[in-house]
Formats: sequence, C-alpha cells, structure tokens
Amino acid sequence: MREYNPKEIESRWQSEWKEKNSFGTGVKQGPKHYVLEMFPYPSGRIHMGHVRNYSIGDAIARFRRLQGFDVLHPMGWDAFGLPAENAAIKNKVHPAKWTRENIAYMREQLRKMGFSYDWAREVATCEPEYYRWEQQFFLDMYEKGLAYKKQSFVNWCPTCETVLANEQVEAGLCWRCDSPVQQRELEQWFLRITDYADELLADLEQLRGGWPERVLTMQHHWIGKSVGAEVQFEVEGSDKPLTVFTTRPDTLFGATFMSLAPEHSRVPELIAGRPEAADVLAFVDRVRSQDRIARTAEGGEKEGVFTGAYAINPVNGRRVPIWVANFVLADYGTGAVMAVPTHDQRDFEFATKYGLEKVVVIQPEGESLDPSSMKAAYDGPGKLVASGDFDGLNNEEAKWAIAEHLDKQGRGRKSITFRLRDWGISRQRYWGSPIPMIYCDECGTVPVPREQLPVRLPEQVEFTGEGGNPLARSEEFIHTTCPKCEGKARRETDTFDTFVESSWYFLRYCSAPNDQAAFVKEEVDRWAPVDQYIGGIEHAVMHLLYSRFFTKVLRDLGYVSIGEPFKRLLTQGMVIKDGAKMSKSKGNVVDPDALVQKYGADTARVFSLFAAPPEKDLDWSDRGVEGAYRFLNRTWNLIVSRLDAVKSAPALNAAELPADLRDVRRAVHKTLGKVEVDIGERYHFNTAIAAVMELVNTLSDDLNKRGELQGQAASVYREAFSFITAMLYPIAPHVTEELADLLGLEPLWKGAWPSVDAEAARDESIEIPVQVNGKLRGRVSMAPGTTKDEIERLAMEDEGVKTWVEGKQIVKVVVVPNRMVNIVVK
RNA sequence: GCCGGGGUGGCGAAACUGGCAGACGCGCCAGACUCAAAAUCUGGUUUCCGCAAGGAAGUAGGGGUUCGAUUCCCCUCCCCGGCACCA
Repeated sequence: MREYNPKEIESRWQSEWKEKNSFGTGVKQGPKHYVLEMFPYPSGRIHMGHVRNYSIGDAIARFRRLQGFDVLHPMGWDAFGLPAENAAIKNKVHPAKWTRENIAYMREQLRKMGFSYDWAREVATCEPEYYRWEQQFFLDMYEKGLAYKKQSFVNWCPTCETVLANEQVEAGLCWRCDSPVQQRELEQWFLRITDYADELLADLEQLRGGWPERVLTMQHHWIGKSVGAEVQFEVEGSDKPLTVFTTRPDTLFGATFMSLAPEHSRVPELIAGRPEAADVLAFVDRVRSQDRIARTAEGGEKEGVFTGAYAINPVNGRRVPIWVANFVLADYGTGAVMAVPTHDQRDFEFATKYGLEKVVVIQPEGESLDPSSMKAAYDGPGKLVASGDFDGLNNEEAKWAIAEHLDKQGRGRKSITFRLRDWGISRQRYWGSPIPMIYCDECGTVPVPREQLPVRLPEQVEFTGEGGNPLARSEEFIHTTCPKCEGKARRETDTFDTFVESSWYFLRYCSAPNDQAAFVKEEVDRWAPVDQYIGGIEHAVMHLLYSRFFTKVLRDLGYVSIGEPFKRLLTQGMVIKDGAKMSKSKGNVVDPDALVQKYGADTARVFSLFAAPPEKDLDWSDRGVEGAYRFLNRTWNLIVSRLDAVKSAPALNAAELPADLRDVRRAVHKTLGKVEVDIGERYHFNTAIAAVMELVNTLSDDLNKRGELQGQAASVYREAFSFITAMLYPIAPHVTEELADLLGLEPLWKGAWPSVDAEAARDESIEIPVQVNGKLRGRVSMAPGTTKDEIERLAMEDEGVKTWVEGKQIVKVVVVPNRMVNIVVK
C-alpha cells in the first residue's frame, strides 16, 4: 500500500494548480466573492503569524469555490517602509534590492504552503506601477482641498541630524546614538480625515454584524465625538477674545481660571512686557522639550505657570487669571480650557496646588457642597446655584440653555469636537512614494502635472543614517523646472506614510496589472467590496480606519461606487509559544520552512487551524503538530487501504440499506452538515476538523468489525471517502487532491461541495437525559417526534429514575422534546 | 485610570438560541506487536469516596434569576490587549 508522502504530493499538486491556473477569476461561473488577507511586509521570511492568517483565508477561499462562487483571492506586498532603509544603512544593500529579494523568497514560501492565490494580480507597493496611482489620488485630493500643508512636530535627533519615527525613540533617546530627542517643527502634508469624521462614525452601524463588536467599539472611541460648546472669553487689554471648548457649559459660572496649552499661539502676545514673561517662556521651553509620551504619562505631575494676563467670564464678568498648563493639548479642542475646580477633578487638583479660587455651581440632590471642605471635584448631576438666571435648572437642561444664551449674545455656540486628528502623511524618508509636489520661488507650491506621473524614486542614493533624508541630497531628484513658469524649481523630498499604500491596495487588485488606469470601473464594481477580510487585531484602528477613509474619498472622486471597503472582518489572535508572543528576541520562533520540510504544508495548515478558533491566541505545541500529522496519515491509510473495493463498488441504493450501513451513512451526512456550518458560517475550523476526526474514527471502528468491503457497503464507503476529501480540501488541499485522484474523482479545485441527504442524516432513535431535581438520574430512547406525554411516561418508567421519585410528591415535570426531561419532586 | 477581551481536566480546547460539562487533539497509564526500541494498533484517563454498582463535588470566587446556568444579572479577584490627563 502506498504511504503518505507529503513532499511528493505537495510539489505535484502545486505544479498542477499553477499550470492549470486553477485560482484565477472566472474559473467558476457563480456569483462573485472577494476573500482577502492583510498583505505582508516583506521582512525576509514568513512567520507563523502569516501561516495562520493565510491558512484561515485560504480555507475560506477554497470553501467558497467549492460552493460555486467566482472567488477573487489575491496577494501582494506592503513593500515600502523603515526596515529596508535600516538594512541599507547596516548592510550596505540598496532598499530596492533588499525588498525585491525578500519578496522573491517569501513568494516561494507562500507557494510551498499551497495557498490558492491569483498571482496574476500580485502588487508590490514599492513599484512605480503601483505608487503612481496614489500620487494621482493625492493630486485629486489636493485639488479638492483634502490635502494641505501645516506646521507640526517631529522627533529630531540632533546628532544623526535626522527625523526619527516613534518606534526609533527609546525612553526619549535616539535608538542609534542615545542622544536626547528634540521636538522640531516642520511643514508637513496632511489629509483631512476629520472632514469624514461624522461619516466614519455613522457608517460603523452598517458594519455591525460583519465586524467584531470590539473593533467597532475601538474605532468609535478613536473618532471620539464630544458634544459641547465653544465659549469666548474677552481678554483684558486685547480686542481678540480667547475661545475655549467645553463639554460642560452648565458649569460656566464656576469657571475661575483658564489654562492654555504651552504651544498656544496667543501665549507670546499675552506675556509680552510682563514680569511673568521669563518664567512662562522657561516653562514652555521645558514642556516642549519633553517628548509627548513623557509629558502625558500616567500620574504625571500637573504643572502650570501664571501668565499675568486676565480674561473675563462672559456670563458673570468674573476676572479669571490665564495660566499655561502642561496637560492642555494644543491639538485637541481649541487648545484652551476653562477651569472649573469644583466640578472637574483635574482642575480641582491644579487649583488646590496653586491656591486658585473654587466656586460651587452644581448642588447634588440632598447635599450641600462647600469648596473649603471638598476633597474631590463633584461631576455628577444636580441643580444649578450661583448661576444667575439659570439657578434651579437641572444641569443637563442648563447645558443647552447656557449654550443658547451665549449664542444669542454672540459669545459662543454649540460645538462638536472630535478626538480624531487629521492624518499627517509626510515622512522624511527615502523608501516611500515621492509626494508629487514642486516648489518654485515665483509660483509657490505647484502640483506635478498628471502626465508627468509617476514621480520616480531615484535609485542612485547614499545611505548613511545621518544628515536627514537621502532623497534631499539627491541632486538628480531635487532639481526640476516649474510646470507653470518653467523656471528653476525644487521637488518635495518628503515621501508618503506607508499607511497610504495599504489604504487602497484591496481596490487595486480588482484591476491589477492594468497600466492604463488605477481601476477599471466595471471591474472594481464587480469585485468590491471585500466580502471577507482577515488579519491581526493590532490593525483594529489605524489601517482599518485609513482604508475606510480612502474608500470614501475614492467614492467621492468617482473612482468606486462603494463607501465601505470590508463587508466582514475576522481578526485573528497572536501565535504564542511558551507563554509569550513568538519573537526573535525571546528565541521562541518556529520556522515555517523547517515545519514544511519535516511534515508538509498540509500538516502545518491543519495544526494552525485545529489548535484554536481563529479569533483566539494560538498556543504553539510541537506535540500538537505531530498529532495533526498522525491524523492526516490515519485518513490517508483509511482511504488508500480500501481503494480497490470502493472503486469497483456498485451504484448506491440509499433506499434499501441495512441498519448498520444506514448508521454509517448517517454519521457521514451529519458530519457533512456540521462541517458546512463550521467552515462556511462560523469559521470555526477547529470544530470542523474535530468532526472529521470523529468520522474517521467511526469509519475505522466500523471497518475493523466489518472486514471485507463488498456490495452496498463499498458504495456507502465510496461516498464517505469522497465527502472526506471535500470536507478537508479547504484545510489540507494537497493530500485531499491526491486522494480524490486515487478515488477516480475530478480534481477538487474544479469540484463542488456535496449536499447533505436530509433523509440519510435523520436520526432513527434519540436518547435524552432524565433529571430529577436537576440531577441526571437516567436516560430514555425514543423515535424523534415522540409526544410530550409519551416522553414523560417513558421517563417515569426508567429504573434509575424510579428509585429517586418513589415515595416523593411530584411537583412538576418539564419535558423539552429532543432535549431532556426534568422531574421536580418534594 | 478608562475602554475592550478573557478565566472550563495535567495541556490546547468543545458545549452555537439557558437543557447530558469536558467532544476532538496532546500528554499520561495499561495492553498488543517487537529480541528491544521507535512507529502503529486496542483500552483507560475531571476530582474525591467505593472492590464494584453507585454516590458526591465540579466551569476563578461570592451572591441572584430559573424546573434547570460554563451560558443571563450583580459584586469581588486574576490574566491579556488597546488608549493615555480629550476639557
């Protein structure tokens, strides 16, 4: 008998699939279905997280093809990014070469896993054929006012003279040279994602059901809509008021001072010529030199300094001192806060520390707050006091009453603020897509004309890790002519954030590799949106939010018809070993190559799907891998040992089978029904595999008793074996293709999911538990559909039950047909 | 601190709408095969009491709703992930 030889089988079927283009679109004629896994960063080698992610996606794609869908299942490379540049500095290898070699190696690794991708649509984001389109989108956005430039801060290493990413800052120091990192202000490009804040929030409702609830919640909080009011305070000695944002306009009468962010644009003017000026400047310098993380760390000391200036509370004319405080953020709200120490804990602490005035304006029911004895701020409900005409109002009503009052006076209005900020997309890096802009001394900022796209990255550059962006030192790149006046001009040397590339790649697959347009309308309309997206939970906010934003922008630009890119989302857990996430530094990585070498790709796939349901973390176990391998061997042996008998079996006559064969067939059809739901609806591959294992065990036991397979028994087994190949095909495609071939069946990549024969799956008799006072005391068997009265009678006659019921008073009998009986006695 | 997700045998897990807790796999124990081992096959395996039949306890801990709770509600503890003073 032939033995299971994964290496030989796998390479043969991988060649066959490639040769026949088995996974191109249009192979199946049914309705469209788009299955997508998050594309990898080409770091060098695939890791177990990839194996898991892509095994899940491949199982879904292959199952949908069996169901008759025309499936789009593409793969590509998120190929721009920091590690390529670091490798260039460290190993003197060009980022392009490094990246392309990594892609070639990893593509081969994925091919050896047998994933069913349509490689004809492969994209790599570092190629001009890809990034030219996002340069075009950027120009579109610029024209619509969605892309703009503004000053913002970056991490700057003064020794390396370069901008650092957040991950390159370790405890406030540069990761390369340990110099203290400074905050430097640069002009940078931004995309107006905040214009879409309301829609991004509202459309989360459409995704409910298809997306995990926790991801929706996280996005909800990230967008962070706050409803409140803007209030204008006149400033003594100035004709320009200061505006604050507050969610508590009801406490306005209790505002006793004001706090500004150190970066607030009015600070220099407020302190000009005052004795406090030097102290304020020193404070501002100190706070600004801290990195954001240190400044906002938990338990961080709340600090501030008085500016010497005063503002006027618009509702009661109170003079309120203006302070600068380290906890006020310049980029949230208006960068200025009205402080109400009695009803905001942070303001309470600040006022206590600096001896500032406290006034109670909300009194809770049945209590009387006194500022001098309060230990903490009171932020609950109550009635207004010391608030002029608003005294006695419930504080919730007062919010709107005061906001309206301010509106009438022209000193404020209802206002909504989002936590979401505009997306800064400028990076002072080489290995990214150039931003297609030109600076001319005469004409200012001029977009690159569309016919000149793509703006290509020059390949001749040096990587030293010092002196800023290598692109800025590339003479051939910087110098250009102004498209307007044809005078001398310079190119923008910043490149796009790599999140830009990953925000639209799923749409590009619909038309890749077309070089005439980013998308062909009919194609993108046919395939978008992605029906099932699969990836790590770590992308719950940024990548998924940016992709949703881009899709809406591309819709408004007329490129696509959809407003949401991903209909269903599956977030998979991490791969853990020895209680920690697999990582090189912990030394607990398992190399997929070695695994495939030893057991084959099918075993790696079975294990990664069997060990846990997709959304949970997966605990790696070498023993578990061997278990998966043994299961494939058992299945192989079961089928191959009976090949001759089942291949010569007569036609199946389902209506006239003896009881023992009806039992076998019932197990087969019941398993098929369960696997169909587990794979197709629940994505719980672990229980689907368990069900097939059970069936294999059942069939083995039956065959041991049965001996020779003859007549209708062989026919029943022929059906059983063909079902097993179909059920396992999404999970272990190579071995099942081989078995189907040995059984004389058509290749599974062309095949169809079998249908359950409801009659065959129907139970002839069922056994249900009988409880007495909730404790299991017996079991009774009956035909399905037996009446409640009859079930009760059978339960009462059961010997085990009788001993517990005799001599007691029966209070109640609960009968749930097909489930259980509970007899309540006293 | 806030938000989110969890806690079930020695281990990974299952129990989908409140209805037999522990399917399936791993490990372990015993047996078969073998000179022996590996591989494979067969049987057993939640804990406690009992030779057994059987009984009792049991899903982090405490309480509640219910004929019945791993599942629903309240409180407490622990673990993981995300965010970080959001006015």
